[in-house]
Amino acid sequence: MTHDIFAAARARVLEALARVVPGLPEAVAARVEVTLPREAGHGDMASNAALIVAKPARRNPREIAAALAAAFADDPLIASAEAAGPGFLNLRLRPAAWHDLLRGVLRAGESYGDSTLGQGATVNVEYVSANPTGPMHIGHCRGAVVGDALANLLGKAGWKVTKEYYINDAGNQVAALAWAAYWRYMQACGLEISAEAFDAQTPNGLQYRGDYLVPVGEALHAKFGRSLLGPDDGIAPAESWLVTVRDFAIAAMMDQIRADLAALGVHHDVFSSERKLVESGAAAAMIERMRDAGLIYEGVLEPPKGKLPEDWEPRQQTLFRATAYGDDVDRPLRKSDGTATYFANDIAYHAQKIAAGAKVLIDVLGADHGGYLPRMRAAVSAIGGASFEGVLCQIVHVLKGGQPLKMSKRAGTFITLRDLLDEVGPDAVRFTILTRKSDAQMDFDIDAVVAQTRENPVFYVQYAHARCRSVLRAAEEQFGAAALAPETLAGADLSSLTNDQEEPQHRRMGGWPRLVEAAAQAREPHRIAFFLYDMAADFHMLWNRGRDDATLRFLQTDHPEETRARLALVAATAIVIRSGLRVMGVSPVEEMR
RNA sequence: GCGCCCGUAGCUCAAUUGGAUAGAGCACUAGACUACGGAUCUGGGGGCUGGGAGUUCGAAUCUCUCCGGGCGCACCA
Repeated sequence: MTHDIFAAARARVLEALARVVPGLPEAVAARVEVTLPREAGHGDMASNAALIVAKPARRNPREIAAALAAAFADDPLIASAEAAGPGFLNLRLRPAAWHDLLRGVLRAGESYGDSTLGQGATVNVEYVSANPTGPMHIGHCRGAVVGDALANLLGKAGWKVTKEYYINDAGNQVAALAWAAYWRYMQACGLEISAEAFDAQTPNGLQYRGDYLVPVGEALHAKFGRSLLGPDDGIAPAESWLVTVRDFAIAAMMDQIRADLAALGVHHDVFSSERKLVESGAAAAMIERMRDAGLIYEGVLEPPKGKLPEDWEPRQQTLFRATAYGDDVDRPLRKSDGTATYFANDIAYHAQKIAAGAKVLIDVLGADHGGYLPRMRAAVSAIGGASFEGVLCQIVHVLKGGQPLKMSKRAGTFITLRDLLDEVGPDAVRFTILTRKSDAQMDFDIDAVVAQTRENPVFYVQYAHARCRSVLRAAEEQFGAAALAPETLAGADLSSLTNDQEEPQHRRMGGWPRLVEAAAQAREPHRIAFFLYDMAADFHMLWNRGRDDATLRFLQTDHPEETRARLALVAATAIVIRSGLRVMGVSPVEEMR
């Protein structure tokens, strides 16, 4: 039971349409919508049915709309139905229709708005997937929030969701991490060795100089003493310590990342290790499987267009026929030294997700990985069994007091996610990020997000919810908890809810299920934030009516029946706000402090 | 040079995916607190949706073309 009044109305419109214009093709009917009009003057619901049908039926849209309107003339829940504009059908509902809606919301609770759109199909949302080479910083934050909210949204819209984190623990980066950790280990052993001196003795240079590895060095010292050092307290041969230190450091970084994510309210269902994938042989097996399927050949790529890299030279490589699946060029799966590329492992990884049952794969990535999507899409499409989508998160410019903050991971001068959370709090971080479409660049001004003003939508929305709860608490003292049970409120006589001020609230609430579906389909969780903001605005307006005119307050001691009706509205409002905040991962606070 | 993303009020962003008169906040401006917490509310000014052409009943949205910003362009991950 979805209680989607727009879906219900659409079914009725289609029914009427079938009588007015017999023999309509399915494809045409599918384009018929019933939506909330932007203009309140256009009624509570509007349908484009006549406009869609007019051309195939070779009839005047106004005439069709008028015929549709006539079909709704005697409906007990419809106050008026009329043709308008070029051929819209505008419906205005009777209060009783809104009262039915309210009862539906109260009975459904936070499941109001749940949809069956996803039909239980398994979707795998991969997000964050930061390299385990350092703490989470602000750059990771957007993907974490967007991915998490998207996963929640898809869950509400009827998909079976797996939240997954891919640990890139197999490449050169983690080797560099091991060297950096070893440097800190030497320092923990009491050896004086500067970054410059160590850098000169490190194969690929000392890449991670941030002091976040100091505790890792100390922990290594605590566990291994001086046993990892070379004979004369120098750097021991890498074979003797690299794997040990690397695995130790990765584990430490992942612990920290998990803790950082938890502080942001992000929890993944599955953590997959690239290294395990490679060591299990699954990655190599994948290449063979693709070779058997004729997806692979040995060849030489054309030089890239434009200015050539200085070290470019033609090379014989193992290539995937990505161009056959829509990519611009074929992509290498093996480097010239024969080892697998990141891409090759990633294909095996995505195949693993498909094998686990996922029908839809969604990767939430930073915009700098935008060029990577076509080849991954090509690979998934070649393998088959699931569809692939990428959600790109554009760069976040972090400002403080209007000034941009520069950061560099290697120099260790970055703002960690933890710092940000300590200053701003997870609710404000999550909400603020979700007030922008993910593929638009955004400025994140720390001062503005910390400010508890109207400019900051998270407080505005939370305040609306807190006000709802405040009313309900006051009512509980007056009437007792039993009177506020959803079923009791749903059973109340709601007929007093008829004034114009309450209508926007009803309308908004009625649009929630549709919004959930649309946002899920478009993979755009930010729409939830805007919806909640509007919903909060409606409620604040109602509240203030009561301040100007005492008879419009929610609690009317002398009129218990009206009070119950208004409490039903307040309770339903709180339910919808909570339901939306839950998708966003923002806490619905009981009171502001 | 090629590909992807973006361009909407002075600023930060929306616009139910092709719907009717393009909306919010900030800033500017004029108002409302003996309250169920004013962290709120009411009103006003502010737009050739970067420019131009096309598609149709209808375009911020789709197509083409310029202009301006961001990102990415072999064996990095």
